[in-house]
Amino acid sequence: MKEILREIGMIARALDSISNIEFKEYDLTRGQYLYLVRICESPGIIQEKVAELIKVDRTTAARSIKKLEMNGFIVKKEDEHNKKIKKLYPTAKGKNIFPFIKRENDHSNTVALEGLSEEEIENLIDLLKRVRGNVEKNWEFVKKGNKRSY
Amino acid sequence: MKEILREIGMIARALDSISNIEFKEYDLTRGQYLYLVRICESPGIIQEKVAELIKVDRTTAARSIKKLEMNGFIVKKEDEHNKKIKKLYPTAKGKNIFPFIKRENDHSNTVALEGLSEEEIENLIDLLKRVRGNVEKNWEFVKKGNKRSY
DNA sequence: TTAATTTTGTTGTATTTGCAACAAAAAACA
DNA sequence: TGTTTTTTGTTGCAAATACAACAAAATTAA
Repeated sequence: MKEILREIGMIARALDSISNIEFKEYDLTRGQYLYLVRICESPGIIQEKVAELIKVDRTTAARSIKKLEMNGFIVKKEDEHNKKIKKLYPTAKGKNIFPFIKRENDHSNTVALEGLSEEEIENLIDLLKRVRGNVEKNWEFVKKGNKRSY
Repeated sequence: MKEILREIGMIARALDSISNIEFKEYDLTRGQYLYLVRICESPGIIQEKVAELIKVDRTTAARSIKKLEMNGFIVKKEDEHNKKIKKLYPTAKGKNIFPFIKRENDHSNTVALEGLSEEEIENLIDLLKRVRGNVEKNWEFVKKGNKRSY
């Protein structure tokens, strides 16, 4: 059995750890960059959706986003037609650090892909997207309380 | 810029989340399966090494492993020639659940790789190993307090 | 339309995580 | 040899994470 998930876990933890250390400089605490990036990319998104994208528990996302708001990186806005949801938008402060986050992420990407040809990179991203598609279905299934049988 | 690390982060969090939910059945709390697997695979390994393999903070590993010990999954043994290190070994209880962890991980692997050909799987694991090699150098560098320049 | 279900958001609580700081043994150095 | 540096392990503390449980709005079903 090829240990795909082990490799992926190692890579993910290492990169996340590096990012968290590097973003302290911008007063972003652990994990916050993930949320801010998504909100900058999709202004008006709601937190439930952010949690789904990142694959993190709803309540974790709620608290991280609350903190981003308290620290002035984003704002929550009521919706005209839907009293339940709160749309999320980056503030000027949030928008300002977005490029720094991108730059860091791009650097990590570049380092990670060192020694791979263009073709191999294309290939890798394609394979990973397919794997992610497979995995996210299972995640939603299990998160909703269903039991996988195997 | 191809967002490799984003895909990897999503996959890793989703799979880890699934595993944590599924292993509660065996009285393993969050993250513990990672450590137990490594100790079962390399009896006599020290916790510093385990942290390095998993790519997790030393102190986090220390506490997870302490808990594994308290709950009777592993034991720490003194070394003959080196008073500083403590070698880690699975107990009978630890060895007993190891196959269940393997089975779950194998299932997640299988699900993750659904729709990929044998060749694509070979290719993916090869690419991931190279990426992991790149990333782990950076991780150790940053973890030691060094600053990446970019 | 009313009733049942799903979606979205929140808070209480327990646990995990990781940084900082410390200590002691071992290894490297001079 | 003695001194410095590295390795390994620990604890205090602050923060993140996630499960459970709840509430209210929106959607679906009857």
